[in-house]
Amino acid sequence: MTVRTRFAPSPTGYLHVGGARTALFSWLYARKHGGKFVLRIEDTDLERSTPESVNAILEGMTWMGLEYDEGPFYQTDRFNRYNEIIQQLLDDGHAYRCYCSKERLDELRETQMAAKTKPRYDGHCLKNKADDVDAPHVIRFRNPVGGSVIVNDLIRGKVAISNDELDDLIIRRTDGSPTYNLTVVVDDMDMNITHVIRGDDHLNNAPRQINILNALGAEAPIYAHVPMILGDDGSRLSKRHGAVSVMQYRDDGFLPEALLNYLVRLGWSHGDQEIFSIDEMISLFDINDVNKAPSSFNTEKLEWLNQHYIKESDPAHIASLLSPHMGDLGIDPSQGPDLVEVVKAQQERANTLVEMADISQFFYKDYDDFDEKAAKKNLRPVAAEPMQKIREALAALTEWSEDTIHTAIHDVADALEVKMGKVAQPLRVAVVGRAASPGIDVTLFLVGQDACLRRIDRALAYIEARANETTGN
RNA sequence: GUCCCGUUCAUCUAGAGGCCUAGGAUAUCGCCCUUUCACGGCGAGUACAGGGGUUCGACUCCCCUACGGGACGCCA
Repeated sequence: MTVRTRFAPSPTGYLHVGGARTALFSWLYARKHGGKFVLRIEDTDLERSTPESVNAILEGMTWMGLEYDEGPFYQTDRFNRYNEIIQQLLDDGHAYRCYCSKERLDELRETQMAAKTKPRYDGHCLKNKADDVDAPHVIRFRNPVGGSVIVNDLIRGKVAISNDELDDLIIRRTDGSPTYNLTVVVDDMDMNITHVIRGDDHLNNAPRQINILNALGAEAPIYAHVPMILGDDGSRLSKRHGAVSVMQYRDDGFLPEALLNYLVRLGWSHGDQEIFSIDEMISLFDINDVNKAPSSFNTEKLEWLNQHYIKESDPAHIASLLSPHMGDLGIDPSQGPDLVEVVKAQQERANTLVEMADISQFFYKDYDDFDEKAAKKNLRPVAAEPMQKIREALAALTEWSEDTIHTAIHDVADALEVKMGKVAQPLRVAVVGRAASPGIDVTLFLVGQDACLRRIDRALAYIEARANETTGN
Protein backbone atom coordinates (compact mmCIF):
# COMPACT_ATOMS: atom_id res chain seq x y z
CA MET A 1 0.00 0.00 0.00
CA THR A 2 1.52 3.30 -0.96
CA VAL A 3 0.92 6.11 1.43
CA ARG A 4 -1.30 8.91 0.16
CA THR A 5 -1.95 11.99 2.25
CA ARG A 6 -3.77 15.16 1.44
CA PHE A 7 -4.18 18.75 2.45
CA ALA A 8 -7.74 19.91 1.98
CA PRO A 9 -8.25 23.58 2.81
CA SER A 10 -11.42 25.47 2.14
CA PRO A 11 -10.66 28.64 0.18
CA THR A 12 -12.28 31.13 2.49
CA GLY A 13 -9.14 33.06 3.43
CA TYR A 14 -5.37 32.97 3.32
CA LEU A 15 -3.17 30.08 4.36
CA HIS A 16 -2.57 30.58 8.07
CA VAL A 17 0.13 29.01 10.20
CA GLY A 18 -2.18 26.37 11.62
CA GLY A 19 -3.11 25.14 8.18
CA ALA A 20 0.49 25.41 7.08
CA ARG A 21 1.63 23.15 9.89
CA THR A 22 -1.06 20.60 9.13
CA ALA A 23 0.01 20.68 5.51
CA LEU A 24 3.64 20.33 6.55
CA PHE A 25 2.93 17.25 8.68
CA SER A 26 0.90 15.72 5.90
CA TRP A 27 3.61 16.48 3.37
CA LEU A 28 6.36 15.13 5.62
CA TYR A 29 4.44 11.95 6.21
CA ALA A 30 4.04 11.36 2.50
CA ARG A 31 7.66 12.21 1.76
CA LYS A 32 8.98 10.05 4.55
CA HIS A 33 7.06 7.04 3.33
CA GLY A 34 7.70 7.59 -0.33
CA GLY A 35 4.03 8.35 -0.85
CA LYS A 36 1.98 10.99 -2.61
CA PHE A 37 0.75 14.27 -1.30
CA VAL A 38 -2.53 15.47 -2.75
CA LEU A 39 -3.93 18.99 -2.67
CA ARG A 40 -7.68 19.31 -2.69
CA ILE A 41 -9.66 22.51 -2.54
CA GLU A 42 -12.85 22.11 -0.55
CA ASP A 43 -14.95 24.78 -2.13
CA THR A 44 -18.45 23.42 -1.68
CA ASP A 45 -19.42 26.48 0.29
CA LEU A 46 -20.26 28.57 -2.74
CA GLU A 47 -21.00 31.61 -0.60
CA ARG A 48 -17.64 31.93 1.07
CA SER A 49 -15.18 30.36 -1.34
CA THR A 50 -13.23 32.77 -3.51
CA PRO A 51 -10.65 32.40 -6.27
CA GLU A 52 -8.47 34.92 -4.44
CA SER A 53 -8.31 32.55 -1.50
CA VAL A 54 -7.40 29.68 -3.76
CA ASN A 55 -4.53 31.74 -5.11
CA ALA A 56 -3.46 32.79 -1.64
CA ILE A 57 -3.33 29.18 -0.51
CA LEU A 58 -1.44 28.05 -3.59
CA GLU A 59 1.00 30.92 -3.17
CA GLY A 60 1.54 30.03 0.46
CA MET A 61 2.19 26.37 -0.33
CA THR A 62 4.67 27.34 -3.00
CA TRP A 63 6.51 29.75 -0.76
CA MET A 64 6.79 27.10 1.94
CA GLY A 65 8.03 24.60 -0.61
CA LEU A 66 5.22 22.14 0.10
CA GLU A 67 4.87 20.86 -3.42
CA TYR A 68 1.97 18.52 -4.09
CA ASP A 69 2.09 15.50 -6.34
CA GLU A 70 -1.53 15.60 -7.41
CA GLY A 71 -4.12 18.31 -7.69
CA PRO A 72 -5.28 20.79 -6.92
CA PHE A 73 -8.61 19.06 -7.21
CA TYR A 74 -11.70 21.17 -6.80
CA GLN A 75 -14.78 19.75 -5.19
CA THR A 76 -17.01 21.98 -7.27
CA ASP A 77 -15.84 19.93 -10.27
CA ARG A 78 -17.11 16.77 -8.69
CA PHE A 79 -20.78 17.43 -7.97
CA ASN A 80 -21.90 14.69 -10.35
CA ARG A 81 -19.87 12.15 -8.47
CA TYR A 82 -21.26 13.29 -5.12
CA ASN A 83 -24.80 13.07 -6.45
CA GLU A 84 -24.12 9.59 -7.67
CA ILE A 85 -23.07 8.55 -4.17
CA ILE A 86 -26.01 10.35 -2.60
CA GLN A 87 -28.34 8.48 -4.90
CA GLN A 88 -26.68 5.24 -3.93
CA LEU A 89 -27.15 5.99 -0.24
CA LEU A 90 -30.77 6.87 -0.93
CA ASP A 91 -31.32 3.63 -2.83
CA ASP A 92 -29.69 1.57 -0.11
CA GLY A 93 -31.77 3.18 2.60
CA HIS A 94 -28.75 4.88 4.20
CA ALA A 95 -30.15 8.31 3.45
CA TYR A 96 -33.53 9.98 3.29
CA ARG A 97 -35.22 13.19 2.26
CA CYS A 98 -35.98 15.73 4.93
CA TYR A 99 -38.56 18.46 4.47
CA CYS A 100 -38.17 20.17 7.81
CA SER A 101 -37.96 23.93 7.61
CA LYS A 102 -35.02 25.85 9.00
CA GLU A 103 -37.42 27.39 11.46
CA ARG A 104 -38.44 24.01 12.78
CA LEU A 105 -34.79 22.98 13.14
CA ASP A 106 -33.87 26.18 14.93
CA GLU A 107 -36.71 25.70 17.31
CA LEU A 108 -35.77 22.09 17.92
CA ARG A 109 -32.20 23.08 18.67
CA GLU A 110 -33.28 25.76 21.09
CA THR A 111 -35.60 23.45 22.95
CA GLN A 112 -32.89 20.84 23.30
CA MET A 113 -30.32 23.36 24.47
CA ALA A 114 -32.80 24.67 27.00
CA ALA A 115 -33.37 21.10 28.22
CA LYS A 116 -29.56 20.82 28.62
CA THR A 117 -29.16 18.08 26.10
CA LYS A 118 -27.02 17.89 23.03
CA PRO A 119 -28.88 19.36 20.03
CA ARG A 120 -29.69 16.63 17.53
CA TYR A 121 -32.07 16.11 14.67
CA ASP A 122 -35.09 14.19 15.92
CA GLY A 123 -35.62 12.02 12.85
CA HIS A 124 -38.98 13.62 12.09
CA CYS A 125 -38.83 13.05 8.35
CA LEU A 126 -37.60 9.51 8.74
CA LYS A 127 -40.87 8.63 10.45
CA ASN A 128 -43.22 10.86 8.50
CA LYS A 129 -43.30 10.56 4.75
CA ALA A 130 -43.99 13.68 2.77
CA ASP A 131 -47.07 14.09 0.59
CA ASP A 132 -45.07 15.68 -2.17
CA VAL A 133 -41.72 13.95 -2.66
CA ASP A 134 -40.40 16.74 -4.85
CA ALA A 135 -41.09 19.55 -2.43
CA PRO A 136 -37.93 21.43 -1.37
CA HIS A 137 -35.87 19.15 0.78
CA VAL A 138 -32.41 18.25 2.00
CA ILE A 139 -31.00 14.77 2.17
CA ARG A 140 -29.84 13.34 5.44
CA PHE A 141 -27.53 10.47 6.13
CA ARG A 142 -29.18 7.87 8.27
CA ASN A 143 -26.75 7.38 11.11
CA PRO A 144 -26.68 3.94 12.75
CA VAL A 145 -28.55 3.68 16.03
CA GLY A 146 -26.82 2.19 19.04
CA GLY A 147 -23.27 1.01 19.39
CA SER A 148 -20.27 3.24 19.09
CA VAL A 149 -17.66 4.22 16.59
CA ILE A 150 -13.99 3.92 17.40
CA VAL A 151 -11.52 6.26 15.81
CA ASN A 152 -8.06 4.77 15.92
CA ASP A 153 -6.10 7.97 15.87
CA LEU A 154 -2.34 8.00 15.39
CA ILE A 155 -2.04 10.96 17.73
CA ARG A 156 -4.95 10.68 20.13
CA GLY A 157 -5.12 6.95 20.43
CA LYS A 158 -8.49 5.19 20.54
CA VAL A 159 -11.40 7.60 20.71
CA ALA A 160 -14.83 6.07 21.12
CA ILE A 161 -18.02 7.95 20.41
CA SER A 162 -21.48 6.56 20.92
CA ASN A 163 -23.72 6.56 17.89
CA ASP A 164 -26.44 8.02 20.05
CA GLU A 165 -24.38 11.21 20.18
CA LEU A 166 -24.56 11.50 16.44
CA ASP A 167 -27.60 12.60 14.51
CA ASP A 168 -28.68 12.31 10.90
CA LEU A 169 -26.54 14.94 9.27
CA ILE A 170 -27.42 16.73 6.10
CA ILE A 171 -25.41 15.55 3.13
CA ARG A 172 -27.19 17.57 0.44
CA ARG A 173 -28.61 21.03 0.83
CA THR A 174 -31.93 22.27 -0.50
CA ASP A 175 -30.08 23.85 -3.43
CA GLY A 176 -28.71 20.44 -4.35
CA SER A 177 -25.12 21.04 -3.28
CA PRO A 178 -23.37 18.39 -1.18
CA THR A 179 -22.00 19.18 2.26
CA TYR A 180 -18.57 18.77 3.77
CA ASN A 181 -18.94 15.47 5.58
CA LEU A 182 -20.14 13.78 2.42
CA THR A 183 -17.59 15.28 0.06
CA VAL A 184 -14.56 14.52 2.25
CA VAL A 185 -15.60 10.94 2.52
CA VAL A 186 -16.19 10.51 -1.18
CA ASP A 187 -12.97 12.28 -2.10
CA ASP A 188 -10.77 10.49 0.38
CA MET A 189 -12.25 7.26 -0.90
CA ASP A 190 -11.93 8.08 -4.60
CA MET A 191 -8.47 9.54 -4.20
CA ASN A 192 -7.33 6.51 -2.23
CA ILE A 193 -6.19 8.59 0.70
CA THR A 194 -4.57 6.29 3.23
CA HIS A 195 -3.81 8.79 5.99
CA VAL A 196 -5.97 11.72 6.92
CA ILE A 197 -3.83 14.20 8.82
CA ARG A 198 -5.84 17.27 9.77
CA GLY A 199 -6.68 19.73 12.53
CA ASP A 200 -8.27 18.27 15.62
CA ASP A 201 -11.33 20.43 15.20
CA HIS A 202 -12.29 17.58 12.88
CA LEU A 203 -11.93 14.86 15.47
CA ASN A 204 -15.64 15.10 16.17
CA ASN A 205 -16.39 14.62 12.49
CA ALA A 206 -14.39 11.43 12.17
CA PRO A 207 -17.09 9.11 13.60
CA ARG A 208 -19.71 10.50 11.25
CA GLN A 209 -17.38 10.05 8.33
CA ILE A 210 -16.53 6.52 9.34
CA ASN A 211 -20.24 5.73 9.47
CA ILE A 212 -20.76 7.08 5.97
CA LEU A 213 -17.76 5.11 4.77
CA ASN A 214 -19.22 1.97 6.32
CA ALA A 215 -22.54 2.59 4.61
CA LEU A 216 -20.64 2.85 1.37
CA GLY A 217 -18.81 -0.38 2.07
CA ALA A 218 -15.48 1.42 1.98
CA GLU A 219 -12.56 1.11 4.32
CA ALA A 220 -11.78 4.08 6.53
CA PRO A 221 -8.41 5.79 6.20
CA ILE A 222 -6.04 6.08 9.15
CA TYR A 223 -6.62 9.30 11.03
CA ALA A 224 -4.21 11.65 12.78
CA HIS A 225 -5.71 14.73 14.37
CA VAL A 226 -3.11 17.36 15.14
CA PRO A 227 -3.74 19.85 17.93
CA MET A 228 -4.43 23.49 17.27
CA ILE A 229 -1.98 26.33 17.42
CA LEU A 230 -2.81 29.05 19.90
CA GLY A 231 -1.78 32.67 19.72
CA ASP A 232 1.11 34.29 21.59
CA ASP A 233 -1.19 34.86 24.53
CA GLY A 234 -2.65 31.37 24.64
CA SER A 235 -5.97 32.27 23.10
CA ARG A 236 -7.13 30.98 19.78
CA LEU A 237 -5.00 32.12 16.88
CA SER A 238 -6.72 34.91 15.04
CA LYS A 239 -6.16 38.02 13.02
CA ARG A 240 -5.75 40.07 16.16
CA HIS A 241 -2.48 38.28 16.79
CA GLY A 242 -0.98 40.03 13.83
CA ALA A 243 0.81 37.97 11.23
CA VAL A 244 -1.10 34.73 11.04
CA SER A 245 -1.02 34.49 7.28
CA VAL A 246 1.96 32.61 5.96
CA MET A 247 2.52 35.26 3.32
CA GLN A 248 2.53 37.90 6.01
CA TYR A 249 5.63 36.24 7.44
CA ARG A 250 7.31 36.53 4.09
CA ASP A 251 6.42 40.21 3.95
CA ASP A 252 7.73 40.63 7.48
CA GLY A 253 11.10 39.32 6.41
CA PHE A 254 11.03 35.69 7.46
CA LEU A 255 12.67 32.88 5.52
CA PRO A 256 10.48 29.91 4.60
CA GLU A 257 13.02 27.50 6.08
CA ALA A 258 12.77 29.32 9.42
CA LEU A 259 8.99 29.14 9.46
CA LEU A 260 9.08 25.50 8.41
CA ASN A 261 11.60 24.69 11.14
CA TYR A 262 9.57 26.59 13.69
CA LEU A 263 6.33 24.91 12.68
CA VAL A 264 7.76 21.40 12.68
CA ARG A 265 8.89 21.87 16.29
CA LEU A 266 5.49 23.07 17.37
CA GLY A 267 3.86 19.98 18.79
CA TRP A 268 6.64 17.69 17.68
CA SER A 269 10.21 17.12 18.71
CA HIS A 270 13.12 14.80 18.22
CA GLY A 271 15.03 14.75 21.50
CA ASP A 272 16.83 18.02 22.05
CA GLN A 273 17.27 18.91 18.41
CA GLU A 274 16.10 22.37 17.43
CA ILE A 275 17.48 22.87 13.94
CA PHE A 276 16.16 20.67 11.17
CA SER A 277 16.98 20.80 7.50
CA ILE A 278 14.19 19.69 5.19
CA ASP A 279 15.93 16.36 4.70
CA GLU A 280 16.24 15.84 8.43
CA MET A 281 12.58 16.66 8.93
CA ILE A 282 11.65 14.06 6.36
CA SER A 283 13.83 11.36 7.82
CA LEU A 284 13.15 12.09 11.49
CA PHE A 285 9.50 13.13 11.50
CA ASP A 286 7.18 10.64 13.10
CA ILE A 287 3.48 11.38 13.37
CA ASN A 288 3.33 9.19 16.47
CA ASP A 289 5.54 11.67 18.31
CA VAL A 290 3.17 14.57 17.77
CA ASN A 291 1.82 15.97 21.03
CA LYS A 292 -1.83 15.91 21.94
CA ALA A 293 -1.94 19.29 23.62
CA PRO A 294 -2.32 22.54 21.71
CA SER A 295 0.71 24.83 21.64
CA SER A 296 1.16 28.56 21.59
CA PHE A 297 2.86 30.35 18.75
CA ASN A 298 5.95 32.16 19.96
CA THR A 299 7.23 34.83 17.63
CA GLU A 300 10.47 35.30 19.56
CA LYS A 301 11.56 31.76 18.95
CA LEU A 302 10.62 32.07 15.30
CA GLU A 303 12.86 35.16 15.16
CA TRP A 304 15.71 33.23 16.67
CA LEU A 305 15.37 30.55 14.00
CA ASN A 306 15.05 33.19 11.35
CA GLN A 307 18.26 34.81 12.50
CA HIS A 308 19.90 31.41 12.47
CA TYR A 309 18.92 30.78 8.89
CA ILE A 310 19.85 34.28 7.79
CA LYS A 311 23.25 33.73 9.37
CA GLU A 312 23.78 30.33 7.81
CA SER A 313 22.47 31.03 4.33
CA ASP A 314 24.49 31.91 1.28
CA PRO A 315 24.88 35.73 1.26
CA ALA A 316 23.93 35.93 -2.41
CA HIS A 317 20.67 34.14 -1.66
CA ILE A 318 19.91 36.45 1.24
CA ALA A 319 20.76 39.43 -0.93
CA SER A 320 18.21 38.43 -3.52
CA LEU A 321 15.55 38.12 -0.82
CA LEU A 322 16.63 41.36 0.83
CA SER A 323 16.45 43.38 -2.36
CA PRO A 324 12.66 43.87 -2.40
CA HIS A 325 12.72 44.96 1.22
CA MET A 326 15.29 47.58 0.34
CA GLY A 327 12.93 48.61 -2.43
CA ASP A 328 10.18 49.04 0.11
CA LEU A 329 12.37 51.64 1.77
CA GLY A 330 12.82 53.47 -1.50
CA ILE A 331 16.32 52.16 -2.06
CA ASP A 332 17.65 50.72 -5.30
CA PRO A 333 20.45 48.40 -4.19
CA SER A 334 22.09 48.56 -7.60
CA GLN A 335 22.91 52.20 -6.87
CA GLY A 336 25.58 51.73 -4.25
CA PRO A 337 27.70 48.99 -2.72
CA ASP A 338 27.25 45.37 -3.72
CA LEU A 339 24.25 44.11 -1.74
CA VAL A 340 25.97 40.76 -1.24
CA GLU A 341 28.79 42.52 0.61
CA VAL A 342 26.26 44.42 2.69
CA VAL A 343 24.58 41.13 3.58
CA LYS A 344 27.90 39.64 4.64
CA ALA A 345 28.43 42.61 6.93
CA GLN A 346 24.92 42.42 8.42
CA GLN A 347 24.21 38.71 8.44
CA GLU A 348 24.71 38.30 12.17
CA ARG A 349 22.86 41.41 13.10
CA ALA A 350 19.28 40.98 11.97
CA ASN A 351 16.38 38.82 13.05
CA THR A 352 14.44 39.51 9.88
CA LEU A 353 15.08 40.78 6.39
CA VAL A 354 12.97 43.82 7.19
CA GLU A 355 15.29 44.60 10.05
CA MET A 356 18.32 44.01 7.86
CA ALA A 357 16.97 46.39 5.26
CA ASP A 358 16.42 49.01 7.91
CA ILE A 359 19.90 48.83 9.40
CA SER A 360 21.45 48.79 5.93
CA GLN A 361 19.89 51.96 4.59
CA PHE A 362 22.89 54.11 5.38
CA PHE A 363 25.00 52.19 2.89
CA TYR A 364 22.88 53.61 0.12
CA LYS A 365 21.78 57.02 1.24
CA ASP A 366 22.71 59.66 3.79
CA TYR A 367 20.82 59.32 7.02
CA ASP A 368 18.12 61.87 7.73
CA ASP A 369 19.17 62.78 11.26
CA PHE A 370 21.62 61.59 13.86
CA ASP A 371 20.21 59.24 16.40
CA GLU A 372 19.80 61.67 19.27
CA LYS A 373 21.31 59.57 22.02
CA ALA A 374 24.21 58.40 19.92
CA ALA A 375 25.03 61.91 18.77
CA LYS A 376 24.78 63.33 22.25
CA LYS A 377 27.13 60.74 23.61
CA ASN A 378 29.70 60.59 20.84
CA LEU A 379 29.66 63.82 18.87
CA ARG A 380 31.10 65.99 21.57
CA PRO A 381 33.74 68.71 21.28
CA VAL A 382 36.46 66.29 22.39
CA ALA A 383 35.72 64.23 19.31
CA ALA A 384 36.42 67.12 16.98
CA GLU A 385 40.16 66.73 16.85
CA PRO A 386 40.36 63.01 16.20
CA MET A 387 37.53 63.32 13.72
CA GLN A 388 39.37 66.04 11.86
CA LYS A 389 42.53 63.95 11.77
CA ILE A 390 40.61 60.92 10.57
CA ARG A 391 39.04 63.00 7.87
CA GLU A 392 42.43 64.11 6.65
CA ALA A 393 43.79 60.59 6.74
CA LEU A 394 40.82 59.19 4.86
CA ALA A 395 40.84 61.99 2.33
CA ALA A 396 44.48 61.25 1.66
CA LEU A 397 43.87 57.63 0.81
CA THR A 398 44.48 56.88 -2.83
CA GLU A 399 43.47 53.27 -2.39
CA TRP A 400 40.08 52.77 -0.66
CA SER A 401 40.09 49.34 0.91
CA GLU A 402 39.33 47.80 4.27
CA ASP A 403 43.05 47.45 4.90
CA THR A 404 44.00 51.03 4.10
CA ILE A 405 41.04 52.34 6.09
CA HIS A 406 42.00 50.14 9.01
CA THR A 407 45.57 51.38 8.99
CA ALA A 408 44.51 55.01 8.66
CA ILE A 409 42.23 54.85 11.68
CA HIS A 410 44.77 53.03 13.81
CA ASP A 411 47.49 55.46 12.90
CA VAL A 412 45.35 58.37 14.02
CA ALA A 413 44.51 56.62 17.29
CA ASP A 414 48.19 55.89 17.88
CA ALA A 415 49.31 59.42 17.04
CA LEU A 416 46.75 60.87 19.43
CA GLU A 417 47.57 58.20 21.99
CA VAL A 418 43.96 57.33 22.56
CA LYS A 419 42.06 54.07 22.50
CA MET A 420 40.36 52.91 19.35
CA GLY A 421 36.97 53.40 20.93
CA LYS A 422 37.62 57.11 21.28
CA VAL A 423 38.04 57.55 17.58
CA ALA A 424 36.03 54.70 16.11
CA GLN A 425 32.77 55.32 17.90
CA PRO A 426 32.38 59.01 17.03
CA LEU A 427 33.45 58.12 13.52
CA ARG A 428 30.77 55.44 13.38
CA VAL A 429 28.07 57.86 14.46
CA ALA A 430 29.33 60.36 11.93
CA VAL A 431 29.17 57.89 9.07
CA VAL A 432 26.07 55.84 9.89
CA GLY A 433 24.08 58.28 12.00
CA ARG A 434 23.63 55.87 14.84
CA ALA A 435 25.60 53.92 17.41
CA ALA A 436 25.44 50.46 15.89
CA SER A 437 26.89 49.15 12.67
CA PRO A 438 29.11 46.37 11.36
CA GLY A 439 32.87 46.65 11.89
CA ILE A 440 34.10 50.16 11.23
CA ASP A 441 36.51 49.18 8.45
CA VAL A 442 34.00 47.35 6.32
CA THR A 443 31.36 49.93 7.08
CA LEU A 444 33.46 52.79 5.82
CA PHE A 445 34.63 50.77 2.87
CA LEU A 446 31.13 49.99 1.71
CA VAL A 447 29.81 53.49 2.34
CA GLY A 448 32.53 54.80 0.07
CA GLN A 449 35.14 57.54 0.33
CA ASP A 450 33.05 60.46 -0.91
CA ALA A 451 30.07 59.70 1.28
CA CYS A 452 32.30 59.12 4.30
CA LEU A 453 34.02 62.48 3.93
CA ARG A 454 30.70 64.22 3.33
CA ARG A 455 29.16 62.71 6.43
CA ILE A 456 32.23 63.40 8.57
CA ASP A 457 31.99 67.06 7.54
CA ARG A 458 28.40 67.02 8.60
CA ALA A 459 29.34 65.57 11.98
CA LEU A 460 32.11 68.15 12.40
CA ALA A 461 29.59 70.89 11.69
CA TYR A 462 27.26 69.35 14.21
CA ILE A 463 29.99 69.26 16.87
CA GLU A 464 30.92 72.84 16.19
CA ALA A 465 27.32 74.01 16.36
CA ARG A 466 26.97 72.23 19.63
CA ALA A 467 30.15 73.78 21.02
CA ASN A 468 28.91 77.25 20.19
CA GLU A 469 25.61 76.48 21.77
CA THR A 470 27.14 75.45 25.09
CA THR A 471 29.83 78.16 25.27
CA GLY A 472 28.01 81.24 24.38
CA ASN A 473 24.93 83.39 24.39
C1' G B 1 -25.82 22.72 28.64
C1' U B 2 -24.21 17.84 26.30
C1' C B 3 -20.24 15.07 24.14
C1' C B 4 -14.96 14.72 22.80
C1' C B 5 -9.92 16.14 23.78
C1' G B 6 -6.06 18.13 26.62
C1' U B 7 -2.85 20.00 31.26
C1' U B 8 5.93 19.57 32.76
C1' C B 9 9.65 26.42 33.46
C1' A B 10 6.88 32.89 30.62
C1' U B 11 6.96 29.94 25.64
C1' C B 12 8.33 25.31 22.57
C1' U B 13 9.58 20.75 24.53
C1' A B 14 12.56 15.94 26.83
C1' G B 15 10.57 12.36 30.04
C1' A B 16 7.29 5.15 28.15
C1' G B 17 7.51 3.62 37.32
C1' G B 18 13.49 4.10 40.06
C1' C B 19 18.62 7.11 35.14
C1' C B 20 14.86 13.40 37.86
C1' U B 21 18.58 17.31 43.24
C1' A B 22 13.20 17.06 36.33
C1' G B 23 17.17 17.80 30.77
C1' G B 24 17.42 21.03 26.16
C1' A B 25 15.82 25.46 23.36
C1' U B 26 13.71 30.51 23.12
C1' A B 27 13.04 34.76 26.11
C1' U B 28 15.04 37.35 30.59
C1' C B 29 19.25 38.61 33.75
C1' G B 30 24.68 38.41 34.82
C1' C B 31 29.85 37.59 33.30
C1' C B 32 33.54 36.96 29.26
C1' C B 33 34.95 38.31 24.17
C1' U B 34 34.82 43.25 21.76
C1' U B 35 36.17 50.02 18.57
C1' U B 36 29.66 49.86 18.56
C1' C B 37 25.70 46.49 17.65
C1' A B 38 25.51 41.64 16.96
C1' C B 39 27.67 36.71 16.83
C1' G B 40 30.05 33.36 20.09
C1' G B 41 31.37 31.32 25.10
C1' C B 42 30.07 30.69 30.28
C1' G B 43 26.52 31.06 34.20
C1' A B 44 21.65 32.21 36.98
C1' G B 45 16.47 32.06 38.11
C1' U B 46 11.79 29.80 36.71
C1' A B 47 7.83 23.97 35.82
C1' C B 48 5.53 18.11 36.82
C1' A B 49 -2.61 22.16 37.76
C1' G B 50 -4.89 20.32 42.73
C1' G B 51 -6.59 16.14 45.57
C1' G B 52 -7.07 11.04 46.28
C1' G B 53 -5.48 6.09 45.22
C1' U B 54 -2.12 1.76 43.09
C1' U B 55 3.16 0.66 44.24
C1' C B 56 8.85 -0.56 48.15
C1' G B 57 8.91 3.78 44.75
C1' A B 58 5.00 8.05 40.50
C1' C B 59 6.15 13.60 36.14
C1' U B 60 5.13 8.72 34.39
C1' C B 61 -0.64 4.06 35.93
C1' C B 62 -6.12 4.75 37.83
C1' C B 63 -10.12 8.05 39.81
C1' C B 64 -12.13 12.85 41.06
C1' U B 65 -11.90 18.20 40.84
C1' A B 66 -10.27 22.63 38.55
C1' C B 67 -8.79 25.01 34.30
C1' G B 68 -8.17 25.23 28.89
C1' G B 69 -9.61 23.83 23.93
C1' G B 70 -12.88 21.61 20.30
C1' A B 71 -17.61 19.97 18.53
C1' C B 72 -22.86 20.23 18.70
C1' G B 73 -24.66 24.54 11.09
C1' C B 74 -28.64 23.49 4.73
C1' C B 75 -19.51 26.23 7.46
C1' A B 76 -15.46 23.48 6.40
